[in-house]
Amino acid sequence: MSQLVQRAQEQIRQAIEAAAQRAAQAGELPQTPTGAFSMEVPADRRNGDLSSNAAMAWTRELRQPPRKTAEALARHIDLTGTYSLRCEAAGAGFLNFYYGDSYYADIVADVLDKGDQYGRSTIGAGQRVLVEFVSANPTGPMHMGNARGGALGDCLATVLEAVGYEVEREFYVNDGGNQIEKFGLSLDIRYRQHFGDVVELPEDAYYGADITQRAQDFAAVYGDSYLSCDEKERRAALVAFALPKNVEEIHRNLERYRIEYDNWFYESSLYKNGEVDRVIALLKESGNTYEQDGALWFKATQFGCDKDFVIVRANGFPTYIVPDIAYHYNKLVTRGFHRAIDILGADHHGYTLRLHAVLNALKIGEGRLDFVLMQMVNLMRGGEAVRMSKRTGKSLTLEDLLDEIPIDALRFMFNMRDPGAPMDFDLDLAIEKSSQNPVYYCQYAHARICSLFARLAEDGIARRSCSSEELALLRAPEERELITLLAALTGEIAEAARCYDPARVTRYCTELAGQFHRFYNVCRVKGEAEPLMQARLSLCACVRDVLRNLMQMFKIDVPEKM
RNA sequence: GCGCCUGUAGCUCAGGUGGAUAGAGCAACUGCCUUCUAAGCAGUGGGUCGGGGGUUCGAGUCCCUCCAGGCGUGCCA
Repeated sequence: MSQLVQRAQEQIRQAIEAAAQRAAQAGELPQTPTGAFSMEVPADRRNGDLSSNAAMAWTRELRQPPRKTAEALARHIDLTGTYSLRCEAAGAGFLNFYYGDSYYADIVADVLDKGDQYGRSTIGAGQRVLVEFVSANPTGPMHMGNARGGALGDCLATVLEAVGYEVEREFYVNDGGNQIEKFGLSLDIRYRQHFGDVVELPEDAYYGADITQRAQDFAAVYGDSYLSCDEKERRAALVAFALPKNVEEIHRNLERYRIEYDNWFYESSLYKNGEVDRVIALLKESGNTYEQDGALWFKATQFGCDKDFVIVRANGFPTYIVPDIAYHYNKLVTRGFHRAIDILGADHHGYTLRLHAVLNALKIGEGRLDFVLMQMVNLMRGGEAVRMSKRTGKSLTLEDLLDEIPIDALRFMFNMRDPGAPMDFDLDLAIEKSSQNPVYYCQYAHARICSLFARLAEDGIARRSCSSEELALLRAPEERELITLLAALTGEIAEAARCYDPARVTRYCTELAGQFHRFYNVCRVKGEAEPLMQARLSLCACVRDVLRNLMQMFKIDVPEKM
């Protein structure tokens, strides 16, 4: 929470502790309680602006009914020097506090004063964090899972930046291992078929039209000159030709999606710089491996896994997890990030256990590697699940989605649910330009405020800074609710960062927009007496700035007119 | 079999570290524009919080158990 909000709560907490001491001295409590208690903003505003459960938390310690304790505390409390004017015992034993006008006035002044820095904090200062996300397989086009992962990873990185972490965004290009072999093989077959060779794709090869296209493009450039080559050489040439094109396409699509990476990290670099061999050596040295059936096994059962697993196959090639171990070694040791965060599909959860086990065995990255597992996306159209593209009949790609749905809607709506929850994505809703669409709902609130300012400017009226006394005129329930919501922003962003859930921020936007619409409907600005009009203009400016900042953070357009 | 995730209104979902009468939006119905954008607001109806136990001043939230759905459990990635 913001320093102001925190200070306000701290003052009252101390007043409660002092009251407990006095009540004990006066014999109204059996002893001075020492247990922990909490302060919270009640859901129902009739229960005050701030509430404490102290009396209830002390029930056991004091061995008396909480209501009795609360009444004693309320009698002895001294609120001098706090924002609260009044305290009462309520319900089962709550202590409810009611703020004076100055609290609300100070919040508004604080928001305006901090400007686009409002809501940010320094929790993560000095900590370098690497967020790796999407990392789509470069053997083909991106799919739906990459769409959610992209919006999630990019916005999570932004949220972490907002609480002070030094963040880098990274895309890991899997340009090594078995899948590249398969990629080369598939291209090779298509290339040969192009020139009339009667060869069939094996069962587990890539069948996509994109592969055929790449093979034909290759043929257009090099003709049949590679037919006579050694198979290995031909496949290497095909991969060298097609892979950069795929990566470029991925790059281009993500750019359209407004995602900018700091690094494109290639798996192949880990073989070149020796880190793959290095982690195998380290694992052997650690004494946690053994040989069996010609393969090298890792003693995973000693690190909490169900069974041991192979890290180097009998054919001498490492399994997929080895470059990944080297990659995380590179993140946490070589590059020295304090923390690494990987965004993965939930189907990788078994993998996360195995990777953690290995890193623990190597004694690196303990507690420094976190996974965000996201559940599946179900695309819905007309109330029914869609998996295929309407246009091509093939499975839906990220590019199809970018063609059909506004980027604003994609980025916003993929960040409306907790990553761990499966999600229905309503395509009809995403393209709808109406109040039902949460993106428009938020943008509309912003546009309304901008328009209000524009209208007043026509009459020669501009916002000026207000005195505390003027801001204290904001006393309508709708104004108070709005200010309370503004006061909660810093805490909300911090919470989003703590639990890796940017959806908290988009939901906050929706809530703020809704609260503004309610305010706007009840409280007029234009035509009110000058001091009140100015105070309300200040409040409107707060809401406008906060909405704009949050949407811009998530790279969503914030139009001034709609 | 074992592990992880999910189960809250007809639908899509909120409900930090346990707190007061479980909340929004959509859909349905009823109102509100001669004054700042009606892409908005207000109101009405709608619930065995998957079931059952337990912990305590107090459980949608924590523990146990069962049910239903998704995913994982390769010398695939």
